[in-house]
Amino acid sequence: MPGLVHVVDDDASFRTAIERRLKLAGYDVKTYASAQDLLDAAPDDEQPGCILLDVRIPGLSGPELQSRLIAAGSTLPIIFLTGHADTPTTVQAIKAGAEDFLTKPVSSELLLDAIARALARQDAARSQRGKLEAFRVHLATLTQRERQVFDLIVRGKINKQIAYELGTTERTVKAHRHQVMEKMRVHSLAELVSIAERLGMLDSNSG
Amino acid sequence: MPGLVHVVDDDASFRTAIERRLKLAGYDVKTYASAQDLLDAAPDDEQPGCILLDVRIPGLSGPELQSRLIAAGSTLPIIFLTGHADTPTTVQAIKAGAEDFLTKPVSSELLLDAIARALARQDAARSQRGKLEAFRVHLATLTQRERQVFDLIVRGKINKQIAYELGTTERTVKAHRHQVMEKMRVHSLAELVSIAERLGMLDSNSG
DNA sequence: CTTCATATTGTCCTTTGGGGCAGTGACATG
DNA sequence: CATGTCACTGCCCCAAAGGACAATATGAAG
Repeated sequence: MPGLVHVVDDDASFRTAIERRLKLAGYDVKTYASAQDLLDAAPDDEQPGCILLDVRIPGLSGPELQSRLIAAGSTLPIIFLTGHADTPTTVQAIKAGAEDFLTKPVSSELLLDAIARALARQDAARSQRGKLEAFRVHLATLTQRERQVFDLIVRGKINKQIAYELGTTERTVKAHRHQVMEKMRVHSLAELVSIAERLGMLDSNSG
Repeated sequence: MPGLVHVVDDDASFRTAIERRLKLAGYDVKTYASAQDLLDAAPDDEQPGCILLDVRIPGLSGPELQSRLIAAGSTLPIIFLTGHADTPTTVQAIKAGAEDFLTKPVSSELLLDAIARALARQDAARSQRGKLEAFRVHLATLTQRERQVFDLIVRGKINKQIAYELGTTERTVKAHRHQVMEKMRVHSLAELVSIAERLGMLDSNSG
């Protein structure tokens, strides 16, 4: 599996050494001397890739960069690679979703294994998101009113109740309902509810 | 939040010291000199509690015990507490779902925080399971035929199609459908689909 | 002012879903 | 054999959903 590895480390000689090893293994590589450099570059989330990140770097630390990326919605897998690992940092990084936490010097085998896993995981996550994303796109085309109707439909309300709650008539609800089914590209209530559930819109149910 | 803490450590004096500290904090404590002792005791999964586990113990190691417990379906949260933590072990333990990985000597604050988090997490997981469990119980009361009808209903099939696929009549399907709604204790198709989705019965959809 | 999207509503008709009432047939169990 | 469960089904009726055809009203955009 090919992919782009973003290497963040303040040690220039380490960057070139790693870059050489990774390119030999068939990966594309971009290097950054600091966390801020990577943030500025804003790496593409959708392209196959991962981040190889040193913990101790001037400016933003590795874990701090991880938080920023998560907060920014990035889903690029992160592999930490550091000279000296302390337990709390390791635990925190893995809990926050890092793919792995390796210590220098690292064997090529361990490193390439971790990268392969990271890319595989990103791929799985991406295709997962892709499916939901299609639904989100459709959902975004709904007007306010259609969206309200959508919400009530998937909670099992019948047209009569929906009309009452929205202060309109049953006929109007039917019109919106038709639009919802059309725009969401589904042909049955079951599909609609299934999508809503997967998008996490049905966490607390009523009757 | 009260709870039962299972302490696994081969050092008898450490066990009594920890036991004293935890009891002071209001927890019930059971101690075990080895991983096998805990496996033999088969701690209750549903009761509030967690496991405080040393990595290096004679016989089964901490991580090995963790694997066994996971394989056995246990959901008791595990907190590792060890004298010397190496990075790969730490990473593996957290990835496998350990609540935390602490090093001796541990401050009461860190330890009690970790235990509180573990109990909170277990509580959330348990209530989550509880809801689904109720649905599973209802699902189990369905007859074979009702179950078949259920599967087709939540995939968006209409009675006419269901009747055709099962080689019966629409009226019969209606009868089964009625039984399904009754037994599953729902009042709308939306609820039924929502439940099916949560039980993971709708992973691959057709039209 | 014209055009377009949105929201609204009505009438009329068909298809689906839901259910009452009633009855048949298979099969297991006591 | 008596009882009970499960599956199956017909007739009839009502409620709910879906859609065709038509029309009004409002506000934003060009």
